[in-house]
Amino acid sequence: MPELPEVETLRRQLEKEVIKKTVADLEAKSSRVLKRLHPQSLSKELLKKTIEQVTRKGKYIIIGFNNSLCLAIHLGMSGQILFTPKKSTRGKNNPPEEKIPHLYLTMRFTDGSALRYVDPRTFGQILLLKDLAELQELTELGFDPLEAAIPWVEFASYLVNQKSSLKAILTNQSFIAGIGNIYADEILFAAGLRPDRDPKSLSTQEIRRLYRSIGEVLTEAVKHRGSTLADKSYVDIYGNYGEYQQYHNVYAREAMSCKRCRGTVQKIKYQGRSTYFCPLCQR
DNA sequence: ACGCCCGCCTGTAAGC
DNA sequence: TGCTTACAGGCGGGCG
Repeated sequence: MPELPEVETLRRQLEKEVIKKTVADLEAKSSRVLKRLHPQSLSKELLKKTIEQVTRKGKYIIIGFNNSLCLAIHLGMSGQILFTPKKSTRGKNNPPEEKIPHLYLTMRFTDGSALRYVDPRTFGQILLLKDLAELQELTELGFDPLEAAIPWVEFASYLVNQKSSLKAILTNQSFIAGIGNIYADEILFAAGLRPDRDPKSLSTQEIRRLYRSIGEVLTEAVKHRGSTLADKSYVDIYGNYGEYQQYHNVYAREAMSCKRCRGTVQKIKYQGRSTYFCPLCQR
């Protein structure tokens, strides 16, 4: 589910819904999602605290409280952050809490609304940080391409010193934070470059095109509130699907015709992951 | 030394 | 139909 556009969509929605809200009650289920964090200490630390800001770094959502503590959430492959407004009617989309499968955290606010974290595959992480700087140390994240893009010359000089392929570089979180398998493929299509291309062989023009494509694809994807794939596992905080999948040029379009050249989109297994590209448009 | 592949989980879908 | 296998957008650890 969760690459930068999806996480940024959640961040914007959370900013609208939970800023200035005060925690009335917090319930957490002990699991590897919480790592070594104890449910009781988590609830003790955050009880009666007020949310001041919701930020994002790469694929992490960071909820900042008025005691300077931050709850950092990484959604892994299947994590969902869901918001329930104060007067929630119990219906099909709002089952009683005990019926929600894979629920690991419920944060209720004083106004009766609530935030939940749900994660079937439990690859996600919930971390309690003393402050924002701690996340950086913890994860060695690279630059965020939407919040803090680096100058393109710096981008270029990094690229030409790399030994791995373009796709590996794009998905390396310690260089660029936030790009995963879907958006790497879409960015490479937009740039007209093959996923297995050796960065040392890139012309200046190609580097510029790649740099531009990163910003354009991610911005466009945020505009359409991220991608929900066939498995429907990505939903926003209201349970709605994203719409950027309609605009995918290659991802999950195996054997379909290329939207640019009418060639055929290929699916290969590359570095252990599904990779989609157009062999005619991308070189 | 570093790029890369496995395994961690559950759910779903395709394949036989 | 039903069992088995493969695969899924995450990442860290360990291996070659």
